[in-house]
Amino acid sequence: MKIATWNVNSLRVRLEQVCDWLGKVNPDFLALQETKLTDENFPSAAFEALGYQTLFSGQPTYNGVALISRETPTDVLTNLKGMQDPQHRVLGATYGKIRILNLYVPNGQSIDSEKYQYKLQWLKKLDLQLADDLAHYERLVVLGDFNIAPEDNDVHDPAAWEDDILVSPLERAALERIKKLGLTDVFRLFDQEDKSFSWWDYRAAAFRRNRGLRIDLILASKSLSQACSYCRIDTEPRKLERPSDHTPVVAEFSL
DNA sequence: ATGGTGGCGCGGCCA
Repeated sequence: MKIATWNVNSLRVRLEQVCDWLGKVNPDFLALQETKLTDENFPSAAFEALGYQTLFSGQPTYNGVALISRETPTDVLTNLKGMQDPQHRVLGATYGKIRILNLYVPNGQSIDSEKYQYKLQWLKKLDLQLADDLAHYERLVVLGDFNIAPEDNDVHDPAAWEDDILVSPLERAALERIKKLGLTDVFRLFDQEDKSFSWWDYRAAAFRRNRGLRIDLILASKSLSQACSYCRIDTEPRKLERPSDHTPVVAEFSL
């Protein structure tokens, strides 16, 4: 089973790139974030033409998440436990024996922003949701744009980023809490190149200079992480004309 | 360089 995550920063703009990528990589599941589309505008036909089914939770202009899959989803979730968030950032579904939770974690803007408090509150709600999910689903994948770089080796210049948004201690503590519930960042199960990142700012030629962060993660429950055969970041889409600022992360599980 | 670029949508917000 091959599963991937990609923050596309507008599915309208990136649709052709996403379809080309699906044709090349052929994942069983693709979790998308920042689709920036209303549900009535979701381009399902393009995915159906490639043999995929679609599930989405969108809104105008901002946010929006989707799951592209070979199988049919059941038990769909669009809000964290105890939340009625007008920002559409969550999409959970069951596919056979696999439970998938696709997340677009709030960015937080800066640590003195109200948006940072929203991010921290959101991550507390996520804690409750994941405790519940882990109790119910043995095979759980939680993936998406976490907007948190877990460790200093996930940051191009840790000194420059110290205490900044995406790396601040409270955010990292929230991610640690989540992992301690029983989820593994499968990228770090394997040897990886130094300075492996999944996001680079559009500004200041950050991609060319590899000034990035690894903030797009695939977390797996114990039985799944033991079955993980690889996890890699595919930097090819970031090299295209008019790319997303994020690039896909892919993991395979031998099931 | 306290800026820079990109998406949405047409001014200003968000990342």
